[in-house]
Amino acid sequence: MPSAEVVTSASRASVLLVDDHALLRTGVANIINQEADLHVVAEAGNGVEALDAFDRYHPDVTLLDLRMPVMEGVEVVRRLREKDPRARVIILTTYDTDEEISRALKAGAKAYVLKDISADALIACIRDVLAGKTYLAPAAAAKLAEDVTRVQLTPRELATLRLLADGKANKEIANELGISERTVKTHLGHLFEKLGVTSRTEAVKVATRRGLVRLG
Amino acid sequence: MPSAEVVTSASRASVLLVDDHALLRTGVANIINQEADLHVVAEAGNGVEALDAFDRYHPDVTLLDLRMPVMEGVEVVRRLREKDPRARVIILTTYDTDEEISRALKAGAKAYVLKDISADALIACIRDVLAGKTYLAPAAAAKLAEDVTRVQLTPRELATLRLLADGKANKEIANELGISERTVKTHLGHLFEKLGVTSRTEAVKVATRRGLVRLG
DNA sequence: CGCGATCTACGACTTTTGGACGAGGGAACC
DNA sequence: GGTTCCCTCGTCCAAAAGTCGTAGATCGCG
Repeated sequence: MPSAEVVTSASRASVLLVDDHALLRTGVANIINQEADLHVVAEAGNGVEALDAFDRYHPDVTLLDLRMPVMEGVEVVRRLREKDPRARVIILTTYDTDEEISRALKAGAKAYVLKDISADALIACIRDVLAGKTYLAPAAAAKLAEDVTRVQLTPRELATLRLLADGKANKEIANELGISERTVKTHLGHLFEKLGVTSRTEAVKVATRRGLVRLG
Repeated sequence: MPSAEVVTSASRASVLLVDDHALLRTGVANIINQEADLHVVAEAGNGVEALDAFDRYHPDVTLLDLRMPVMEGVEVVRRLREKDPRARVIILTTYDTDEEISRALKAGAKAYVLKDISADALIACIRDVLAGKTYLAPAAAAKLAEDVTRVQLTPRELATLRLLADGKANKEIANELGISERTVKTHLGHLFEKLGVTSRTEAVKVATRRGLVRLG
């Protein structure tokens, strides 16, 4: 099999660093730039900046946090892959809900690592991805294993769930969705069954834990 | 990676770094160690390790994340100040709910900064604290200003709220607290009034947003 | 020692919620 | 054509949730 030619003529693979925490960007940039074969070409603090930077620098690999202002990480992954299907994206984040991991990988991310990773392991992960491999943090892999049993919500159920998590009553949900209160109850019933709960408050808790919705 | 060798202890202020993300620790340690007058004497990944490290190294300043496994940050602050009332603690975290800021400062933290701070600003903050000053991130200061209007929950109300956020029904809450269901309703009523809501699900949302409880 | 706040508790009432039956139309897939 | 899934709606009912008013005990504070 032909070895992937990742290293450019400049001899250092370029990295784009995207995270809304300046402190972490600086810290990780230091770590990466200490490696002879890697260097950070640009940093971005949100998704829009990330897309701009990608256009400008065409990095060999992009390190991306999922939770950011302005544009969500998964959406950024999708757009990056649209711009260039060969774009290699490593998700570097704090959270490991099965939902987010699954969505990020489906969007085309090559790796998913948590911020509790060691510097050495991160470097190894970057090199793996540059070599065409993929990498999953053990915790992420475990979560993903649950993917088979993962609840699959229908669009209506998800819409209902979101409004529910926002504290809305059935009547309000019915109004906002333009359906009868009875139908809301149907969706809620299915929702409860899929989440394994019996009350709305419990549903919010479980859904939040699984990353199906976010409060606040 | 302990890096406490080489330098003379007298000329550099010692820093203890506490965060559950190894990557961030390494990154921040790099940043700090580049300064001539600062050096990281130890790192810790949770509260218990932090207390151990403090005993061993008596750092001049402790950088502390609030949300950690094993022991919560606020509790760590309290214990550090018990060990040594002169302990200087800087909260370095992602979240800025009024509750957490207020509790951390009351526990004796000298500064509260968010992880979106720049490396330079962080260094400046550390030097300020070493000089006996305090420092509040603008966002944190703004949140704290709301402190006056902040809701003050009674112990029973808080206990009720926690069980509520866990998805418990009134009957279950009554059992767990050893009171009648009717009294639970009384507490809930007060809770709703203080939070400005009319239903339990909404209460969970608002309480979560304000940092009064945490889901998951 | 009053005063206020807190925690506890009760009855009665209305609204909301959740479950249990059911049931039809539409889109997709084999 | 049949099957399956999704969305929709209806009623009846029991349980839970939420809203009234009232009140005794305790504790800290001025």
